[in-house]
Amino acid sequence: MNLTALNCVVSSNKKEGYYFEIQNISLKKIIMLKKERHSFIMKQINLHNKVLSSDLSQLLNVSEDTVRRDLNELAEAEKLLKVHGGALSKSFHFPFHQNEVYAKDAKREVALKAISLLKEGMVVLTGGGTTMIELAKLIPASLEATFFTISPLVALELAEHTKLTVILIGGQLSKNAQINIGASVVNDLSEIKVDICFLGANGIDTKEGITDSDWEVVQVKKAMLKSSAKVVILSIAEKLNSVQKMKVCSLNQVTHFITELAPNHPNLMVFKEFNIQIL
Amino acid sequence: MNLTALNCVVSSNKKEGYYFEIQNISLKKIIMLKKERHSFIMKQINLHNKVLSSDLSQLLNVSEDTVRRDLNELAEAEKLLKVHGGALSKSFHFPFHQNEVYAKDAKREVALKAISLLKEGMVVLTGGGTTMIELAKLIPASLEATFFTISPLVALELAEHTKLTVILIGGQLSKNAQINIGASVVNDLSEIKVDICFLGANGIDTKEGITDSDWEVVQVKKAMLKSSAKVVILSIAEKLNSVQKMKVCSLNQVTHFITELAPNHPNLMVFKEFNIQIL
DNA sequence: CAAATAATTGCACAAAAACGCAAATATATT
DNA sequence: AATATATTTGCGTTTTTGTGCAATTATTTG
Repeated sequence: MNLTALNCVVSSNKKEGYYFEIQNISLKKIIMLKKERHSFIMKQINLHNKVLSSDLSQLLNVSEDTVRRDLNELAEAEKLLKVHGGALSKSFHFPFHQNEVYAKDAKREVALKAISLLKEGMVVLTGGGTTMIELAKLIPASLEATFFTISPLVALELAEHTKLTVILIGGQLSKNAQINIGASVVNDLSEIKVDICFLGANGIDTKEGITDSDWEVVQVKKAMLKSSAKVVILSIAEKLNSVQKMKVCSLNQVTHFITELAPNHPNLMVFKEFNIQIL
Repeated sequence: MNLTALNCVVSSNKKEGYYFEIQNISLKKIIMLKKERHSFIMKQINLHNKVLSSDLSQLLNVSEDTVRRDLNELAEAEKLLKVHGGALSKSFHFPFHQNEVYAKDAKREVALKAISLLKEGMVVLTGGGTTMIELAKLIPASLEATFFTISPLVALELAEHTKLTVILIGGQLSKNAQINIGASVVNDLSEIKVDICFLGANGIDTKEGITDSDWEVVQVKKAMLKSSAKVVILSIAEKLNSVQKMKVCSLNQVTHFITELAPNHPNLMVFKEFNIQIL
């Protein structure tokens, strides 16, 4: 299924599908049955709530015509909602079963804004937390990029995207935060340099800066900041002007700040002075 | 599909059936009766979730018509889902119940036996796979030990146990195997020394030893072996005497071997010669 | 409204399925 | 054993299905 993950030579062959070759030992054609494509599409829909025909065409290695026909059939079977350019999840409009994540909608909005900062070929570093998992889900299928992360859960979500390279920075798994912590993480982080770092925050305050409650987590976050050119803080508005026990950094180390609020919202005005770009 | 079965020399023999030869080592006479073909097909379906008529035709040395008839009968008996070009596992159509693991009961039995090898204070290294996740779930809450793992999913399961120290060895996340792979993993592994290593296996054979189908995974498994005093192979009986393309190690590097079968089961007798402890 | 993107439609062609038939093989019966 | 009967298998032919291409029509966007 996962074509890109098989790192082997793939040579196209007109009608027969694709032959791939592992260390010139064996030959086998990969063909994707129609039903398989359908199930792949549904998986994408469930994961991201939307798909673009053009993306699917690339990912599945079929023409856009075929994708459109697939979408038509799935729409016929009422499994998704076909729209111009792709399709949407039905549950998107009929949200019966929302998972029990607190303030999920706000977090998704935050994540959605963060997506706009992603560019082709970027090297990204992410922390953990539910907002980051939302972010991982919402990444467009067509994006080709490298993601470092300290969160196993985020890593697994990212790995659903065939075009991403996902590198999980290992270490001791913190049972509370569900992220990897400890000296080895800090050390590994010191050896990488990324374009942009996405970080959730527990406390944000103009005077105290970004704060957190777990010492080990703070150490890791500090190391993450050092490794990154840009630092994007993601947070729901609720956490504005709250302070935790331990300081991660001051606000002038932050380059971008994202909440679910509009950038010109009065509550965000105070952050403008720190030369932070607000989305 | 089982690639290994593809590139083998097949010689026809009028009355007796067919002889085929894998890597000029083993000879097997196969006269496939209908029932046998059916069970072979079902096995393939369970293992890979899909079969192509064309592949089966080759593998079974029968015409595509016969394969189609077989698939029709199996579909009639509601054992699989026939589609254009082949067939899919029934569970494929119900992606909600997809988290059903193949041969879960057998795997749990295997995991249960493995638990008995764990001792207080041990340092353990585990691979990935569904059997290992079962193992992680079944660990008694009272056990105090240190676990290294290359699987994010296993790590998250282990982290549920408050008394365990869980260290996730980081690296590039393989999208197929859902374990961390790559040079950094191999390197990190070279720097640890553990008491016992639990490893799943894709192929187990007295002559070929432990084999796997993914080159990167093989590299990591080799590194794991080097780091461990004891090596425990966990496998469901179905994988006995199956050979994959790439060799992980020979059987005399294995210290323990666990299947769901009783230790004195005839199928396991051949392994006794290798000085392997069988549970 | 105009330019750019998508969607639809008709068509060609390849691949797979269905069908009928004949040969081969297995099973039952004496 | 030998024969009869039933089942299974392979092959040609026809029918259906799946895909991609090109031209046309519709929709979105600035």
